[in-house]
Amino acid sequence: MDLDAVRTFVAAADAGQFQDAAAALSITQQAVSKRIAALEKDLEVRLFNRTPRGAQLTIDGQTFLPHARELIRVAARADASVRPGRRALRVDVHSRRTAPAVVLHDFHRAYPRIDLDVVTLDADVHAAIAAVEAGAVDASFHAVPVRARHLPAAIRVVRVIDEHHDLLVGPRHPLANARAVTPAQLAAHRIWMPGMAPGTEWADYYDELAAAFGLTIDVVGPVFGNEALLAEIADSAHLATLAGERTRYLWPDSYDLRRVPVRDPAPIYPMSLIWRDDNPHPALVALREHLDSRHTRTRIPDAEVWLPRWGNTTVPPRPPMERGGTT
Amino acid sequence: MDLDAVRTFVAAADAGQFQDAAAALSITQQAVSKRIAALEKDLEVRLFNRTPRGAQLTIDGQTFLPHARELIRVAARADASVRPGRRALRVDVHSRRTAPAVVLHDFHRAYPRIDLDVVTLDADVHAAIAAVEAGAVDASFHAVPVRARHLPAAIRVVRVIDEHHDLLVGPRHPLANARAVTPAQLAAHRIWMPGMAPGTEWADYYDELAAAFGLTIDVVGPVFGNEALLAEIADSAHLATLAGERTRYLWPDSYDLRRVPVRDPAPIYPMSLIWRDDNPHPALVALREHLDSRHTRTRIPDAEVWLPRWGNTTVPPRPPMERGGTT
DNA sequence: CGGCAGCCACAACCAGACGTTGTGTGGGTA
DNA sequence: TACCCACACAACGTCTGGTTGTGGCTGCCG
Repeated sequence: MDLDAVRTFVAAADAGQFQDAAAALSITQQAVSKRIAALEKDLEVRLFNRTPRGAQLTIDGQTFLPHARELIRVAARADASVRPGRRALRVDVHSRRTAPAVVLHDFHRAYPRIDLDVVTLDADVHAAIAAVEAGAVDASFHAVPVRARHLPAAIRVVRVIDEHHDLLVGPRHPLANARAVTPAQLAAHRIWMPGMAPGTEWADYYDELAAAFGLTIDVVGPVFGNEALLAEIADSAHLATLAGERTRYLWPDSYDLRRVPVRDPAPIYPMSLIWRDDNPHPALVALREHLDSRHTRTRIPDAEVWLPRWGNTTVPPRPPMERGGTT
Repeated sequence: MDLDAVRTFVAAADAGQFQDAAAALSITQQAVSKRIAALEKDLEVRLFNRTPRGAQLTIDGQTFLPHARELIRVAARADASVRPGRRALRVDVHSRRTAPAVVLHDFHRAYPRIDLDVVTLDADVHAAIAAVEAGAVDASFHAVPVRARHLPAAIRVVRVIDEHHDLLVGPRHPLANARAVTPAQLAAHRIWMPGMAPGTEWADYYDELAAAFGLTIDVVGPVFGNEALLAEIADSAHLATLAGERTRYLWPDSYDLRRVPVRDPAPIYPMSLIWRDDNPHPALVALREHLDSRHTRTRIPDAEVWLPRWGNTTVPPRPPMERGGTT
């Protein structure tokens, strides 16, 4: 199936005759005739009833028409996703299941007209910053444990999401029915977070959290996927894991897992939006305004939150977006 | 953009190198190289980083990949929609807003794996039967005011949907807060159904209904679309219209329209499924079973319903599906 | 350190696809 | 009956897109 033939088919269906479709496509009537004949031969079906007064769609043609339109629509989107200069807003998230992805989904619902491409570079902060600087992505959500003066000049970094944590436990766990839990309380329990590779930002964060409150965070064990992890936790009276408040999982209700907020202090994983100051993409402005208008920053007073050491050094808390917030 | 090039791109992305992709596509490595080079030139973007050990996707390539997959998926669906022998189940409905379309939507949700094409032939019963007989569509929903013995031999007709009626009124209408309304009560009110062209099955039905209960059904007036009709009714203290119970409209909540069931007797618009007995399409069986399992037939006792004259002559009520129901 | 293996790009060549011009056919119309 | 209109068929030239053959680059290993 040839996309040009499909486009020609749509043009002919809209025009009601090959002649006009040919004019619209700036080709000859004979070329239209051949293209559609080729498409019909390819699909092994007749799409038009030719008459001396034009061409009417057959029933098969009527059926094919919406699919054909969809096809060229998708092709246009695919094209727009990468073509330089007019491509969709491309935002890098560290994982498709964590808060930035959820926030972007929210953004997409709020602005369905804006073409958005969410990519996962699988890169650390520095590589992400380099990608933004190179223009490969328009923006990236990341924890940025780097002082602003060490960043490239064109790069802007603003803390936009404060992710709280919930304890995820099964119904038999002693904390299953707690309204909230303090980090100090967690010291008595084993927390299991398999697949937290050492050296990553996440591992650093949980190492620091564990050290600060004397927690036992277990990162060993093979990774069988979230499904297996959740099933295991649901069954266990001892195992628990930490999850970002906005984290989405494949979450079969049958597991009956409980989310218990961690508070007093509330450990926060602060994430920033990274972008180039001179990126002219109009949707980038919309995204920043959206982040500003949603309450993605914590409402808990500073005295009642816990941040990693770098959490306070990156950018000033709640910076005015206009000034870019690079301190 | 060439679909073959897109397919090649996906194959190369999956394989991680052009060589293997070429083998998978039964072409030479050079052809793969050329196709992807052509695609890159077309999109004006580099999709792969070529290395002596293979080819890795660039960020643009990563972004393009899901769009590419979607594109070939849509192309496959478009192909499957018409290709003889393996095409999607094609069902004709008289209108996309009436009960059969709603029921089909329900069917699609119940069996998302089944490819379904809903078409609107804009044909009367006889043309629809001819289309089914010719195999142009697999099935058609229609009111069938024809005795079965006058139908072609291969055609099966089973009454599957009994559509009740609601009165649609604005908040100022005297019947706005009624729990139900009888046809006799409606005689005192003006009912407006613009766009009911004379000679159609619907017009015949409402003519007969009007005659049976002495109603005033007004079919004159220009048709400005449902939107305008609903707005007009919402504003009026006198106007009302009849709508099938399962009818969907563009229905802005702000209109505050009320649906009042018509009962005692309940006028029913009976619709049948028409199909060819020898149609081997497996999804057709699923559709018939689905219709059988849902309560699309009325639960109101026969004594409390009103049917048009032809309503009882078409097929026996609640025929066992196994025997086809052509009486 | 040099040869080798693996992978991709470039060049030359050829077949076939595709568009053009020119012409034929059929049905409705003046 | 002659004409008009719309599409199909035929012939021809161009150019796309495939193949084979070859070269360059890089990493590995003897």
